[in-house]
Amino acid sequence: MAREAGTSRSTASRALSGQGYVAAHIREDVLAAAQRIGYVPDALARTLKAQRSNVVGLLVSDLRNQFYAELAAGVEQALRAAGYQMVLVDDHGDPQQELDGAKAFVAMRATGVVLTPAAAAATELLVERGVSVVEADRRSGARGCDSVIIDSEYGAREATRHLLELGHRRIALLIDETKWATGAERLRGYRAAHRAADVPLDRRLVLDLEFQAADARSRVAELLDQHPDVTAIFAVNNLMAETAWLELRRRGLAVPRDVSLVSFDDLAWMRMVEPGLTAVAQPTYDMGRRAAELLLGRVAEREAAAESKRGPGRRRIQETLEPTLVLRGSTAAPAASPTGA
Amino acid sequence: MAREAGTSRSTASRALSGQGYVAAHIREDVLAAAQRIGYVPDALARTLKAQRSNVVGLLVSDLRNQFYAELAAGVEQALRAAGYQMVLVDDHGDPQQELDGAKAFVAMRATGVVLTPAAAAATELLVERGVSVVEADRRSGARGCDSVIIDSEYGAREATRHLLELGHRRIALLIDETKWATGAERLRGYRAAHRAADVPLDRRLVLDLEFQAADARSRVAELLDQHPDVTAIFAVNNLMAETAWLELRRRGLAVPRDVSLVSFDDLAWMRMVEPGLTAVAQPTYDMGRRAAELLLGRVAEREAAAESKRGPGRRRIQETLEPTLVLRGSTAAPAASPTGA
DNA sequence: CTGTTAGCGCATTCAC
DNA sequence: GTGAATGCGCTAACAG
Repeated sequence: MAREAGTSRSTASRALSGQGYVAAHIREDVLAAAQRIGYVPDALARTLKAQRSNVVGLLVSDLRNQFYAELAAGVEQALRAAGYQMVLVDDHGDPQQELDGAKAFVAMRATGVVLTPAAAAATELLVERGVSVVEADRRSGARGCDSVIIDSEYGAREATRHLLELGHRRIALLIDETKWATGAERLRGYRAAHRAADVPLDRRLVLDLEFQAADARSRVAELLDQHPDVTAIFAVNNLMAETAWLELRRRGLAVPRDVSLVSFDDLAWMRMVEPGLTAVAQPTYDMGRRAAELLLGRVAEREAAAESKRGPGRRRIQETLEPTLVLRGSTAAPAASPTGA
Repeated sequence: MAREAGTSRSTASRALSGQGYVAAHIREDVLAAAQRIGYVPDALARTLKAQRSNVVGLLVSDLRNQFYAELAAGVEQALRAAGYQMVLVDDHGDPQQELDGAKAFVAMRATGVVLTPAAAAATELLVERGVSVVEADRRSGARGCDSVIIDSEYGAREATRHLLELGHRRIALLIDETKWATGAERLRGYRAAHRAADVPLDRRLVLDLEFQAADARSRVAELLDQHPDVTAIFAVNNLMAETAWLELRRRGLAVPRDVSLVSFDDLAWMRMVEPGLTAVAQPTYDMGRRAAELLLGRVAEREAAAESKRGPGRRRIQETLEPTLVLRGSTAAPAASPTGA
């Protein structure tokens, strides 16, 4: 390539990068030559030299779930706007695969990683290796990383409060991971709303699917069989809402007449069905964008510090985005005489 | 790291890679040292040296559209299983952004690229630079690449035939790009079915949205206003189906009593609504997987050729996957006396 | 079996 | 202003 331009490699490098002195006409020549032979600088070699890549990793739990796809789209958008590339790994919510993904990211010297943690190990590994990390949607509890999440407790509380205010007293909760993070917060919100309304909790109405989504449908059926006095269901994510919706329909139960239904996470289909689903809408795309922005900010900061200024490295940033309860037709006051009582 | 193990770099390298001779006890030491300091080999440097990376690019049109998310998930799955990383770029269907994405891929020396082409330029650029390319869902017409697509004409023909057999004669087609590839094929299928059934075509019933999805809703409304004798709608992708569904409901038209509706592309919501949507189901995830597999096969082949064998480079592979018409409640015979006639 | 040497493509000194 | 030399982390070839 330098040969094509009839100059030395250094000069060519300077001409292309715009760094350092180079005669105007020489630059022309070089640019023309580059154009001619379709020269594209090797980002790898540049990274090796500069010790800083422009790739950022994204680790999500399930790309086929619209929620994560939306998140990924937001991250990609912000990243690409800033000239970064996104390497995407789908760990299927498996801590082991998550860890493998994290290792792959350090192997490829990713500048930073955005992830929806399934465990703390991945974040810890990354942070220890000096990779900037931003957790999204969940917080693993690992130290040294920023995070941006949705206020799950608030969202769950609002959804539950809405049902309680309508007069529901037997509200089933469909949830999938109560030990931790998002799941725990939503459970807390559900409880807090009950407490605030002075309505007693019934543990048997809380269906914790843990990690087995496989038999979700039958577990829901079982719960409805055992507790025919349930007048409302709060599904803690879009998958659960889907399961609940299908099961209610299979049983021929009318929504909201027989049972009211609320979803946490508002997808397009929820306004397509009749009645539309009342749902807690999350700014998912924005959460992705914000996570990427935080990451980029951190990277810039770190570079400035390395450059010279001895930046003290600000405290971790923990952002919380507010969800919104969207009222649609799937929630109404319970029938005067409950189905089962 | 070599220092930590008390040996030379080459020896360490051999121990870790398993290539070449290394005394057993020395290998132990090296492995232990690597473990201790948490050494992770630099994939970049390795790539630079080996002149072959293990990253593959994926270029899609809209990650927020479930169709592409599904495709991406399939690609990712196959890639990761083979030890490759996926770099994802969302070009929003814009040829310019697509080209930029392609350039980024050659800059990072991606081994191959899977893409859903918006134009031929990106594929051409890639192929010319020696990057293996597999096109998915669409064929740009560029040479030198493999492809895997869904049989759009067949799917469209089946969907249309289904409507014709039910007795519909005025079938509106909602389509978004008839000049090219997938859109053109679906239009052809729609026509072929009419021809086979000896039903005359009415061009005015073909609503070509081109690229402006923005006013899709109003355009559909307009069409329904002008042609009240339409008894069925065939929406050529999931977005169109969504638009049609919402517009029909807004007008208070009953599906399928007043108007039947068929979608090309079957999403989860289509079986959640009442009545369920009859749809042409595509093996989208599998298409993604298959595309990645073809790509990997091509890469392996090329390496074998470079290695020694002078492989002649097989002819391009063009796979076609069959879609399936899924019958649900949204299609039925037209009412005896059409709404408008 | 192990250490030394060299070079992948780039950017950055440093002489000229 | 420009070119020659150096090194980023790795591995393949060679010599010991």
